[in-house]
Amino acid sequence: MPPYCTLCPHTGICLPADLDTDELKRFEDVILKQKSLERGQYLFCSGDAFKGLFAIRSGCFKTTVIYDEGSEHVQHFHLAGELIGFDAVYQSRHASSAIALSDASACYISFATMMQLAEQFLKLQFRLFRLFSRYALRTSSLTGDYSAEERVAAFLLSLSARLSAAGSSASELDLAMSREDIANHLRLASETVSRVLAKFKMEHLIDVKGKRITLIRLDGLRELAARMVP
Amino acid sequence: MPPYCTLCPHTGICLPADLDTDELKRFEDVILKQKSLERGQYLFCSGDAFKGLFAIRSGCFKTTVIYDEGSEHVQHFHLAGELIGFDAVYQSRHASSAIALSDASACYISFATMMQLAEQFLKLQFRLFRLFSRYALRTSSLTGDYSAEERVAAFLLSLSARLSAAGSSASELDLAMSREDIANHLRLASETVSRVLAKFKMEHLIDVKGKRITLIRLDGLRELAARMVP
DNA sequence: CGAGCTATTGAAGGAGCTCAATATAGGTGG
DNA sequence: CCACCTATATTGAGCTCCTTCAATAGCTCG
Repeated sequence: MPPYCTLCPHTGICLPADLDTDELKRFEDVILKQKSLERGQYLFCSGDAFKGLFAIRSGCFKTTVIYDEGSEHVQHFHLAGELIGFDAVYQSRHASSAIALSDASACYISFATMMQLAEQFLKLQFRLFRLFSRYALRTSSLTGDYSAEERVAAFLLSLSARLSAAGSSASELDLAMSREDIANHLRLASETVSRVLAKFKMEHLIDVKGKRITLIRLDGLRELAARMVP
Repeated sequence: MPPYCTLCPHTGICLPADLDTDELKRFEDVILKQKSLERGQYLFCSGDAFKGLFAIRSGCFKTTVIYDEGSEHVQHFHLAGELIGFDAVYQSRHASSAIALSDASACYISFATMMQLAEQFLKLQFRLFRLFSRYALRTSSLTGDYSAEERVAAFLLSLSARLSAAGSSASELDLAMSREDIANHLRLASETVSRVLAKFKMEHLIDVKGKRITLIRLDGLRELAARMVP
């Protein structure tokens, strides 16, 4: 059993965040395995039997659902230190597919073992409830009726906050996802995303160089996204 | 301690659904109190400290978030047998307000006590995880890019399925919510909802008499909603 | 039974989409 | 290292579905 968690840079924000050293060692039992993926590979597919959650160790993923032949919806992007699979628990089957947007690695966390451990560690149980809740909150913020500019501003801010939680820069974003994916996720056309980014750049809120986006005036973006992130 | 659950018609679909008789009796400890509300009253307000979830015993609620002065978003409707408050766990504060759309009653479930009980009853813990997951799934289905007709059809079918799970008719819907609320929830104008309902009526998919809606051709509605409810 | 909502229906306008034409980036082989 | 090629991104112009505004009809409850 390798020291999956004790050497991981994301222990502080991941599922075992609240555990002490001894507990953390016991927690490592719940990890079924670690998986390395290349860009474009599937971590799991919609419909797959659910055995456990995945914790992202490095890289970036998107989760998507397929409507009908060819058309999909990008539900979420997932960054290092975040968990994937919350929507699979209800039906014991994955409701979405997870695809690596960059080379990536993830820990496969046995849900059954994790629940048994949560029986002993109340704080682990609570942590998991909180992460479920956070996932619900994040999803909720996508259900409202917002303009394209509000959406894009909120998207950039969310990414910034989450990257900085994982130790990356809060203002220098190297997007792993395409404009297409961003647009799909935000329920916009990719052309609209390009136009909004161009407008933000002209207003000196951000700088855009392809996939590298620099946030210049966070306050301005926050003002734009105020309705979405109260 | 009144027999909150043992006499409740919704025990089979509520949080303690998987518990046996003895366990159910112990479960009743988690109920802080029961609350009766008149139409229009708040069950809780956005920002309130979170102490526990609410289980709806009778009636119908909506949960809303306020953007800015005056404008709100109706996130969900909640029917008898369903739980409210999942989005509050993360921040220990309610992220939305819950308002009774009819005279209603609800059980206040202590989250702390419930967690302790879940330490002993693995199936209670699992049930709660599943309900969290179901909530996330339901929220997800609202994030996609769908036409007005898809939205309204899916809304009617969701309501039908959930009412019938609670023992009501699956085809005779007595809506507790206004067209305004439905429209807001579905991210449409209320006029659009009216128009879509009128169209469905003309196509003999449903019958509409004010708040009473009769589903006539479920298959036709399902076809329309197919992309949203795969 | 009538005052005040709530719902329906009609007509015009707009935010963002689609289609189309470049421009740019990223990977590949010479 | 550069030219090539393909995928991705940007930009422009017309169109569409839904919204907004406005007027009428229908409930609901004093």
